[in-house]
Amino acid sequence: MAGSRKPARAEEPNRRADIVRAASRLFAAKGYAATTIRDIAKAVDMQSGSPFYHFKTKHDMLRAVALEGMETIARAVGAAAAQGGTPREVFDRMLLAHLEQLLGEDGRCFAATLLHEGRHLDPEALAELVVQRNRYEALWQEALKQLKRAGEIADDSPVARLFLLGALNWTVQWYRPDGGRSVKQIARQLSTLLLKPKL
Amino acid sequence: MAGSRKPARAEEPNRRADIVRAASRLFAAKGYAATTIRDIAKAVDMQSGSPFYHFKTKHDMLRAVALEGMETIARAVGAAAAQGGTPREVFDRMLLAHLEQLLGEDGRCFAATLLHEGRHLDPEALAELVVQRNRYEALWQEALKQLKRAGEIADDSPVARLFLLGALNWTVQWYRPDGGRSVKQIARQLSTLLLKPKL
DNA sequence: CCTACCGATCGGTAGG
DNA sequence: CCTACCGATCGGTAGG
Repeated sequence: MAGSRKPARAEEPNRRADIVRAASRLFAAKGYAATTIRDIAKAVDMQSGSPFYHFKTKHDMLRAVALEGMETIARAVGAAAAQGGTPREVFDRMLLAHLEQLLGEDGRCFAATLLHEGRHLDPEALAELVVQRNRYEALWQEALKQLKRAGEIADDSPVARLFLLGALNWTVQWYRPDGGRSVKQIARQLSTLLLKPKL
Repeated sequence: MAGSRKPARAEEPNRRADIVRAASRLFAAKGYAATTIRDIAKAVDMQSGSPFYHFKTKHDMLRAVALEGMETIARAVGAAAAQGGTPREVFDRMLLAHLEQLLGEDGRCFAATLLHEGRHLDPEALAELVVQRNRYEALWQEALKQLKRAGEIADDSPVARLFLLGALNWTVQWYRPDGGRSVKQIARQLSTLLLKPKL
């Protein structure tokens, strides 16, 4: 509508990445099925047929968004886990990393798409994603195991991991950056809720 | 496909309720936007135009599903909260009631639609739902307050409530009735994870 | 509740 | 990457 021509920062326009980013925003806001190719094209100032020069199908755009979302989170939390320290320090760093990717400016639309639109992926793309997700969740299982060994948490079972990830992933539904609560605060509150008092 | 004519148990066919139930299943499985009126009609053995004899628009079907989902959960958990007992007893009963509605045979498709398709509701229907949701969440806030007062939980802030509801609502994503875990077990594990040991 | 239908829109493509 | 377009499908309706 309001002529939103991009600043076009010289060099490598990388229109493919533009499409993926626009798609992530639209998929997150309206859902995959309700987003049209024309929506995406308009968001990057293209004609309606042009996105197909970069992607074979609409489904391929969804796959690109979902995979990028998963990879980004796994990379950030993996790095946090690899830094070492007490089980509690590791866990707190992982919480913060996960929430920063989920709620941060750049990542939130990728994460929301990943978490909500997975059912529109074909079996092959879904399987690919599940492999990565299992690897990712194993990081958390290990972190819980260390916490339990240190006597800092009441339960380190797979169900506990699912509850933890549920509490984290659900933040996408309610967290608003302008709501006065920082991501760091939120991460700390979850730590407080789950771990034994620090004394 | 496979001629699925209903047994038609004599008396009051109540086709409207049939449509709502079929819609809840389809909305939960494929999403609102990807579900067609023809899908719904076929599921209740009607012709494609006939559902509009019962509902003015597809959107009205979504509203009916979402409202019924919200009301059912609120009623079940409200009853659990009203039964009295120690804060811990009340909380455990509420956990079980919420999970039973969310994961039980009848409720799960209503709940999944409620939790995932809210963005397709128009502002008016959404506002109606938010009013009920706020009332519902206040039940949980009060339960947390009582737990905190009794020294059974580390945090009773609004963020703690959101984490709790996130852990609960996320179960829709992973719980499978045939997975060997009962709903009661799951409820108990969340209680263990969040509350101080019973000693 | 069915028959028959409509206008709009959609994902995708041919050819440049 | 645009122009011009296609076949399919969609939500919804008129009339019975």
